[in-house]
Amino acid sequence: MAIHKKEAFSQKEQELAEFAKALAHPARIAILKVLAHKNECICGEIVEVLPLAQSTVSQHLKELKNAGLIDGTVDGPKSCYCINWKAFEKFNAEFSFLFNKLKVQNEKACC
Amino acid sequence: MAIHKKEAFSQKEQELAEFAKALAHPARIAILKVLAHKNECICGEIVEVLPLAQSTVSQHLKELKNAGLIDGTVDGPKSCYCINWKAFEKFNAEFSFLFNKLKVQNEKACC
DNA sequence: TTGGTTAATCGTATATTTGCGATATAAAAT
DNA sequence: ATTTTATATCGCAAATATACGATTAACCAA
Repeated sequence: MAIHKKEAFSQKEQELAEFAKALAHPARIAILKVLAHKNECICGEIVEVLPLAQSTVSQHLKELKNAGLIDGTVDGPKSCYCINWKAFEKFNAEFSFLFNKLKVQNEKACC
Repeated sequence: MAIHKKEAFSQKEQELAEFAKALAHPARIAILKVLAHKNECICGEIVEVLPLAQSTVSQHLKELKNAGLIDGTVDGPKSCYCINWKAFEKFNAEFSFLFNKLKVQNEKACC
């Protein structure tokens, strides 16, 4: 008996969950906030702003990148990150499709 | 040195992260999908649909309820759940505020 | 009251996440 | 060439999350 059975769910369900998981930590929300506000891409400035060690921030950045929420390019000895708005749009669309549309017809809840 | 330092982040950041965490599992996405589709509230029907044991589903329901995403009422020996649309609206609004608005001014990314 | 049904909770095993220091890597500056 | 700067990665410890079976609780039906 397997312990984690995420595979048992649909592709879409897993995708949405993955997306949500990437957002499921205040540090990553904070990173995205910084990236969204700074018009130019940020690198180690993030480390200065966050109350975390450099290695920890690097790890969070990696997770965000793996989830596709941000892009990163190496710029000399520095790394430059920015938000992948397309990914956010996709997430938003799927999310809306799942819930917002249904909301209209179901407004009168039962409980 | 504390290991989890979520407290070091802002209230809003923590709230958004909590919200996202509640969605960060395909089983919970699936549960919400079921609740959104069934106009009347569901109880153990969810268990039949999901590939998980009853106790596990119950645990996921509890997490969703704790996060405020669903409401639940006891109806005799059964439990009735439904989506808390207001909570979703709030999440959507905060999420949009953080990212979507900023997107407009930042469309031309750098990386 | 007894028995059956439904769902929550407890206990437990395992997996994953979080965080940090230390180290490695790679380019820039001296 | 050596040193400094900026980041990524490794290895580890601690905290959380996931999943299940067993048990409990609460209600309904005979």
